[in-house]
Amino acid sequence: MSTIKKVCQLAGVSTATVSRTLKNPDMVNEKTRERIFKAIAEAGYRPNVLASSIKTGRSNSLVVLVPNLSNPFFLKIIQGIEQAAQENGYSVLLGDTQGEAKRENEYASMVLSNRADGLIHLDHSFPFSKNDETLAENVPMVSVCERIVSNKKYPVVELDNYSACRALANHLTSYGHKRFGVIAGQKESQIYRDRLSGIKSVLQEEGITLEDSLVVGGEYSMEAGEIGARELLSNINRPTAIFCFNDDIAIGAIHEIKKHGLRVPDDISVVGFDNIKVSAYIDPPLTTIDQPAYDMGRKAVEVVLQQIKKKPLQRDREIVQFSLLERESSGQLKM
Amino acid sequence: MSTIKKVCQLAGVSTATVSRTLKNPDMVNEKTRERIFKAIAEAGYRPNVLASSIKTGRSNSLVVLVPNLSNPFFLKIIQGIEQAAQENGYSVLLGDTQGEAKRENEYASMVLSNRADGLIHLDHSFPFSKNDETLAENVPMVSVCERIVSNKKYPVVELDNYSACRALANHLTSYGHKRFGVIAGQKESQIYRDRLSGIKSVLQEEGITLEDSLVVGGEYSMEAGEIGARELLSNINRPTAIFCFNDDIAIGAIHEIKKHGLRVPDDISVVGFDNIKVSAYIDPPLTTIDQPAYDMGRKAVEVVLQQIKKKPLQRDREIVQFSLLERESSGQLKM
DNA sequence: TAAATGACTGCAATCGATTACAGTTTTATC
DNA sequence: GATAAAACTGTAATCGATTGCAGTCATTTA
Repeated sequence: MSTIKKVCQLAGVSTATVSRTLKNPDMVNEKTRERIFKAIAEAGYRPNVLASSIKTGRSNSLVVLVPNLSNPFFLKIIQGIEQAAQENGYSVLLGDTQGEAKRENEYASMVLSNRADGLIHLDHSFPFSKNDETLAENVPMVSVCERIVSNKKYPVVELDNYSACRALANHLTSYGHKRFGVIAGQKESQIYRDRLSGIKSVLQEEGITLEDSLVVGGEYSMEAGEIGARELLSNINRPTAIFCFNDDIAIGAIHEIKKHGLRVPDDISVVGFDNIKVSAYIDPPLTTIDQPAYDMGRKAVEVVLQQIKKKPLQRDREIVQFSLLERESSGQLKM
Repeated sequence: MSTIKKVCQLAGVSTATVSRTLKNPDMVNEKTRERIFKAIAEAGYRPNVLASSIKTGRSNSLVVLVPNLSNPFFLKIIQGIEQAAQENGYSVLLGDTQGEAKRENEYASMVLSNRADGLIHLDHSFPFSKNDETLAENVPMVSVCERIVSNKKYPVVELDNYSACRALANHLTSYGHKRFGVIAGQKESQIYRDRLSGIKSVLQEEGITLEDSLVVGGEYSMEAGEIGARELLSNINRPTAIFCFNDDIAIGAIHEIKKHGLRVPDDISVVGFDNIKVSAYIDPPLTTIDQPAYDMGRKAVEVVLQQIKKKPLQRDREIVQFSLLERESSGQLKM
């Protein structure tokens, strides 16, 4: 692998000039430049990115912490991140944390060891270890979807979960539903609180309260959807409509409901959240909230790059728009 | 951010000793070591990975090139890659190529600029640009699922697509099916040839030939599945069983078939390939070939690390086992 | 007791770039 | 034609580690 020196030899110039032709071409004479480019081609020279990073103090990469790589929704976000990063000359280091603190710590510390310039977190946990807390103070970091739980406020890209759930709930009450079941995700997160209070606020307007026994779940997966549905179906007050906190859960729930010989939506309506691709292809197609995952990823990159470039952030919450997709998994209550 | 020098000051030793306590602890006296660890803690010191990389010539990361991040099958592979990489002290740079040569070139060149030590490619194209071909000669590289088309033979982790398709075809002929349709993926790849010849070989044993007009598709997506199914359904010799080259295609196809008022499998059997998670949850659950995606990812890392460590490879093809999952999307031919 | 060995530690070169500063040549200005 | 300004280019320090080599001191060995 040839280095800058090789090019110097071939072109008969100093390293400075070579470096400049690549970074600040207009600082060097056109003829010299040409000679150098020829030398570069001849040598098959590629600048060693690490060498330049060490000098400039920038690694030009971002770490992305994902709790669960098998969720296609996260994928879509990552796609957005990846694309935006690339456009800005950054590359993406992927960290699959599986929700484990130890792995989060490990990946987060990449920012501390100069392997990455910033961090995008797709979860609500504070990713650094207690030990690193003070070191982490000035780390460029954003979270997507979920707000990071910590003393310091970190910016977040999210949608208005409260309103989105109100929209869903209104949609269902307009079909006459009054007994709701909920299969939620992790209960410690802000999302959980926001969404639940959105649902409750609509019910309240109808004079209904949501019983605790009708809120089940705790994990975002198809299996959790199956289990949750099973639980709800066996409840004395079997709900007529089920809120699932993401589409994976909804897919699991619908599967389970059908297994019990019930029909969706004739016997029970089911709604999801996220709008992953497959949701339009299942039977029945899923009513859900569309989250602009791709754009959220892009926005997250913007925000973290702002921080890296030490530009002040205009706001600490970027709210993106949702839309309610009424498909066929929800319908008129039939009794 | 404090550097090694800060630690030297605090501990009253040279940089060499600090470096050694971290990399070769048994080269330094226990007491000194303790002093240094205390100093490290006090300084909040993190070794600058880039600085060490430049000296050692190793970046300790791998680039992974993915043609389509929204395919959950790839995700599963990436999960395996990520896990294995992490266990070996490597991190994963993610490149979403969208099948575009330009993006492939860009990401592939990360290996040339020392940003990554090796490359894992989830596609069949040769990822380097023509220009870089000679430079790329000694690059540690593996492909997963698909064989890389190039002069040099690169190792591959794949399954026996020919046999897998024979298994599927036998499964279908055992149900009495004789008229097959195929919704394939990209036609330029080895996979395409292997799979098709697997199918044909079984048909041949039954004295049947597969008409060209019954082989459609060209892309791995649900939309392609819909379009492909539409095409096959309108064929004069409507097939009674449809082979889909992955589960996404199958999901799209089933969706389309139902839209035409036909039932799966009573009117038409559909089989997929990959066994992504959702395939067990759709209606009807999909008969498919299980590819051990996670393990394939892990194996790919092994192979590329072998190359990085300049150990000779035992073989240039790592074959993984498949298994036929007979679920409910395929069944007895009813006429 | 002298010599040899082993255990630590430090000096300083090095990895491959970037960049402040200075030096040289060319061009512009009067 | 002399001087100032602009345009290039080179020298050498620097980024933050790693590591070969040499030096010091304590411990064995003969």
